Amino acid sequence: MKAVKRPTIKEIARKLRISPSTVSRALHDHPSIGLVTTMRVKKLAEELNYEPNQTAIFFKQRKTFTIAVVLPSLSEPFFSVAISEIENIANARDYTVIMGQTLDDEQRERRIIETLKAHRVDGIIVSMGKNTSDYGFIDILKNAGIPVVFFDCVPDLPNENRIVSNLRTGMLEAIATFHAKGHQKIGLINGPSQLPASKEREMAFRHGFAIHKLLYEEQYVVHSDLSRSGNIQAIEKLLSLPERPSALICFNDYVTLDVMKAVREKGLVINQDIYFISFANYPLWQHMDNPPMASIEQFPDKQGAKAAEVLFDLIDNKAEDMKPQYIVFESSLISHNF
Amino acid sequence: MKAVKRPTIKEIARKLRISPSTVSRALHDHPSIGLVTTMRVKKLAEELNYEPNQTAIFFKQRKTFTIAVVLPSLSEPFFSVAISEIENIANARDYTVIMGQTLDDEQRERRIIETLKAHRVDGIIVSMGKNTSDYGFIDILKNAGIPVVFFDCVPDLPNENRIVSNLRTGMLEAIATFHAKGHQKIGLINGPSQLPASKEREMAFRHGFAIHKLLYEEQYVVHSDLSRSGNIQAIEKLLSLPERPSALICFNDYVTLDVMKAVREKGLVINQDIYFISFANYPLWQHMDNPPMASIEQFPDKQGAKAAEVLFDLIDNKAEDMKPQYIVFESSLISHNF
DNA sequence: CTGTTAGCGCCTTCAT
DNA sequence: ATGAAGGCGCTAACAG
Repeated sequence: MKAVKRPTIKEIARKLRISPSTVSRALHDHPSIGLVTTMRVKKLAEELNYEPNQTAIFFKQRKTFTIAVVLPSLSEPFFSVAISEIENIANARDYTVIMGQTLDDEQRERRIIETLKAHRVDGIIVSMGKNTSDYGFIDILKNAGIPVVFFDCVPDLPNENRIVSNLRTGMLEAIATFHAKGHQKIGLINGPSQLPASKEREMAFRHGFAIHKLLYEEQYVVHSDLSRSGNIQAIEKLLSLPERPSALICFNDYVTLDVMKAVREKGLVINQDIYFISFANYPLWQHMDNPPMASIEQFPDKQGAKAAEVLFDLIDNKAEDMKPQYIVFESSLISHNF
Repeated sequence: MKAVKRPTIKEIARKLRISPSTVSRALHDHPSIGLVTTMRVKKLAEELNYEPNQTAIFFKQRKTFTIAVVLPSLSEPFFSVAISEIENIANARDYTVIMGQTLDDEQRERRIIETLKAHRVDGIIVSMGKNTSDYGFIDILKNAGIPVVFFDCVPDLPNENRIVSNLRTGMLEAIATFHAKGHQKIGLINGPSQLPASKEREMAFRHGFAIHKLLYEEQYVVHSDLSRSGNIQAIEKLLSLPERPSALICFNDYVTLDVMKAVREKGLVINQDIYFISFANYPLWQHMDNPPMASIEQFPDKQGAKAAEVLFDLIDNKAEDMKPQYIVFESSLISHNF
């Protein structure tokens, strides 16, 4: 793996006793270069295995044909599905994709973004960490002229490009479904109360109750820190209520898995004594024997694709001013064969 | 997002009426620059928000501080876990990671690798596509002086750096476990027979039978194309045998999920009438109620980490010749509480 | 049609 | 302790 001599335009020029610019133009099929010259140049280039030095081009063109995706975790299915779509779209345009995972660590997020700025990526897609409170990085990127598109976890700033899913619609569908089946005691196992994602769920949950004129009772909404034991504590709280819920909406699939297991261990039967709907992270229920009644799908693939499209619009239209996009994907209920 | 004026060394030099080289040196704390000058330079640089143009530096240094990871799918849990580790290690060294997904398409794989070469990444980690037969890209990268580390799906070439998991050990453990519990009729639901991954499983499976002096019968080994219906056909073939297997080893977790479901629908009880062990893709069984008896874990996280480490060794030792590394991670059986 | 020149931003001899 | 000059590889404005 030693250093390697790579042919340059100059070399070709020297060997052909013509000027480098002629070579450059010939390689780009510039109309003003004679056919013969062009052919000779291309032939020699081929022979020498010439390849343009992109780093030189990036440097000169002030463009790297690279976008970056920054998000909390690369191994989380929701994100990896989104990433996969983003890579697809970028790949189709011959762009390259850099990944950065923040692990919900604000420092690390900041460092990653600085690095990407230094790398002069042409654009960034960001899903912010749970704890990110300092939005300073946005201005930093603005000043650097790097377009940003947020998705999933986005800042509450109307001037930013944001792609999000609306949990409300799915939540309302879930409650409507439960209500239609006659459930009165519907529980919610939510995430940590300070999380925006939790707040949104709770708001929608209450809204659903209002719509269907269901009696809203505080004690049917419990919080979990999303750890396994937290999830189990949460369900135990609900099961110990004088009248236990007959239907449950869970923060996400992981919670549901833990909770279903705990519920079964109590001797209750899923989809009989107690029904489940949860927000989807895992593309897995289809394989399972006794899955929740339904999932609230957030379409990470579509969100990722859209984020990429918006970003490329920004990159292409760099000159003109595009209005900040705010795109909402309605979540929706996917039934699991019930 | 209009063009942005970014300060350069020249600008600082002009404003300070000193030469660009002095500025450059001052910014690098070069000892030969006077303390005062250095301070003045740094102060102004700070004020102007000066930042070195990495693309210029990449260009000059012939180094991009970027590695690439090329693999079949970004959304596949096995890979996304590996990626996550790779990103971690790269991030710790202030390297950036480019992702390319080949979707098992050889053309696309080739194109991606060409692009990465053009981008002058400092190294590449590759898990080849299922169908890749033309290893020409290896020489292309060699000629470009780009170090490569293969992992998971690697070419059968002793001169390449390869990180793999040895399925054999896990498979043997699985058979030993089943044998110890008295199972005689052990089935294997394998993948497509032309896949190396399938061949390896079958070899190990036979080996296990030999070790334990079990009677090997062809009909207990069936193949699935890994589609859902393929999986179901496979299990049906096994269940219709005169004496159905009491224990099953499956190609991977997806197969197991489908098969377990089908088995339950036949009225058989998992972990009673029939036991399962499968190769792990999903970090999920821990949540489930009635998981397979065990999984054969391949440690994608460790493999990813190791691949990154080897790659960085190559990058750092570019000069000296490192022997090609061939590192095998023994797969091993992880019991699910039985 | 082709060559000359200059410069992108930085670093690095070589001078002074 | 500082400056001047040149070059990395490529492109483009400006000459012919």
